[in-house]
Amino acid sequence: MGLDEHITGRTLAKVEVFHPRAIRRHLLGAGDFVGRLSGREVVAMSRRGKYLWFELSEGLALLAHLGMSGQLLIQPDGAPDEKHLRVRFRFDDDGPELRFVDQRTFGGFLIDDLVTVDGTALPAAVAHIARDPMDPKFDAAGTVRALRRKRTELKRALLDQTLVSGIGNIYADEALWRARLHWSRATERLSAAKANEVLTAATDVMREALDQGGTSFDALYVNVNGQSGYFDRALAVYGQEGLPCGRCGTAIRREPFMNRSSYFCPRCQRRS
DNA sequence: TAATGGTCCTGTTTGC
DNA sequence: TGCAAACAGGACCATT
Repeated sequence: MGLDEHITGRTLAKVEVFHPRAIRRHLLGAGDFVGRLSGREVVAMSRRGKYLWFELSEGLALLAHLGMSGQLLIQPDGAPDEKHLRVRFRFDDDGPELRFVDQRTFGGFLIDDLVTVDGTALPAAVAHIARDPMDPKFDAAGTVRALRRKRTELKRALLDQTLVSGIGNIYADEALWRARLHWSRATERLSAAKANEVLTAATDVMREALDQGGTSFDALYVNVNGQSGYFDRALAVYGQEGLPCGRCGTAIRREPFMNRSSYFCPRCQRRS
């Protein structure tokens, strides 16, 4: 059972904020945050890219982003507090509580108005976020065109959440490897066919990760590190520096990229 | 120590 | 020449 089935239809009661950074994007502060949630029913749950939100009554939403280490956990009443417990949500049925646990405090919540963009209701704060490839209304051809209109490095474009959402550093490296493209390839020099190929590869990677429980959307499949078994077993290049490429055997390389890393096969993914 | 990653913010560059 | 949009890169965090 996922988060949706655990939460939808229940009414929030006491909410406790243990770390201010967890609600730093809720500008009205902790008092307003907990006050507006108490007594409200969660009527639906939605997701776009790396954001998820609980739809509340009266056109409001509780918007969440997990950052890089955040977890949403369903825990029985009275279970010991986690070391990095940031927010606790209790419900009026005294059933299991929802907990936000986040070591690095990059994640957090805000209460926001729902607005309608292109026929879809979503929190105003994520109105600029593009549809992700799992979205039934995702426009693959339009995304290929938009990608090729950009004038930047390919990986930067893949990470641009206003172009296509849901792709992060790990999935980008995996998609680039599958499409045999170097991360620094200029977007304006990319054929429509290759642009489509790398986007399709990113979609495949995300879908496979979902199938293997590799996302934080399902609270029950996140381990203590916010990771899943998928990360360790199925990655072709990410974190594999020095190991042989699964296609050609060449040692995987790591290069600095935006204060982090890009992993790639120097033979399969030639810098052009 | 330096590395980790998603987003926000700021400063720079580009294009009309 | 002036302006807006696009782009690049650093800051933010805790932990190992």
